[in-house]
Amino acid sequence: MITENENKKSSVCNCLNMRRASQAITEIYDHYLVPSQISISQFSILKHIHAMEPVSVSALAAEIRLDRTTLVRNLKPLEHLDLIHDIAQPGTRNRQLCLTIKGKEKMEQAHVYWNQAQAQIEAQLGQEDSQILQDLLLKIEVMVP
Amino acid sequence: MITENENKKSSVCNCLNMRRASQAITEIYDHYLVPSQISISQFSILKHIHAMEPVSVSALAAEIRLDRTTLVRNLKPLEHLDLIHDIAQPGTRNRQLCLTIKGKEKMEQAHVYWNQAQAQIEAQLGQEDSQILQDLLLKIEVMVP
DNA sequence: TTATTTTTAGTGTATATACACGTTTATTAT
DNA sequence: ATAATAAACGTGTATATACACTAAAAATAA
Repeated sequence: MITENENKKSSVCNCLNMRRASQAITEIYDHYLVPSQISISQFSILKHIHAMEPVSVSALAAEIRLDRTTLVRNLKPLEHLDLIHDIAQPGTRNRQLCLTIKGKEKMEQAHVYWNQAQAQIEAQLGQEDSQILQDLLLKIEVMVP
Repeated sequence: MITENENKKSSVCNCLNMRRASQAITEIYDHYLVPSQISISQFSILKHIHAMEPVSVSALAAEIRLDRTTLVRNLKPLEHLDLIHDIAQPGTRNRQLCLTIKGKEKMEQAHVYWNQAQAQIEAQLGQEDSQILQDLLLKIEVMVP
């Protein structure tokens, strides 16, 4: 019996193939993260804030390698959910983003699900291919200044 | 001398690594396509329409593997630019999307730049790694139904 | 032929992305 | 001390993404 997946073919376009794989892997991680009610993208932001807090928007954007103005927008939902807050004094330039207690709990909870997604990917690819993929992805990343 | 790129490191998260690489490669293709005034994403849509015309939104979305409602939105700019048009009779269910003359010209022009991007990627990765990457990306893609 | 179901399409809402632009705060030069 | 520069931040605008929902058209069943 032929499943739908076996019909999938690579495109000739490296970019399209990469974008499809990126969407697929995002879908996998998001699926595992459903119980935590945050996306893999949001989880990543929380993790980075936790590692750098208190941190400015610019510093955080540079570390995540995300456009600063994009990050400004992505932070809003997290603020509304009361997962992060800004401890900077009003009238100062740098924001000082931190996780709230709720944010730290959410991050720790989500980490469990993230681990499951991570394990699934590496199990399906195998140890060796996982490493090869990681190297190739980095090779592509550094092509762009 | 240490350049900025050499400082880039892989994340522990497969998803983040993939998303970064996807953004990087998209940036490369978009950069090459600047003279054509369309994005790689738009180029891809034009190519697929050209191969399938006249085509419905649903059929096109299935082929590109893009959410149908996303495609509805992505088609709008292309219609405004007069690159595509719908030859279906009003009051019928299926749209029949086709390239306009202008759209076909744009596609052919953009194809030249797309080729340059494609060549750069494959030159920098090398023949062998290009194939390995393509296989790994497909392997990830088929993980999702 | 009429009723039901399926297919196709679009909109409301929300997040994600980034360029161009302007504003405010901090730093450096004069 | 003041002027010029740099750094940090946010908004306007536009594209990209997709889920939930609605509407209309076509196919099928009764």
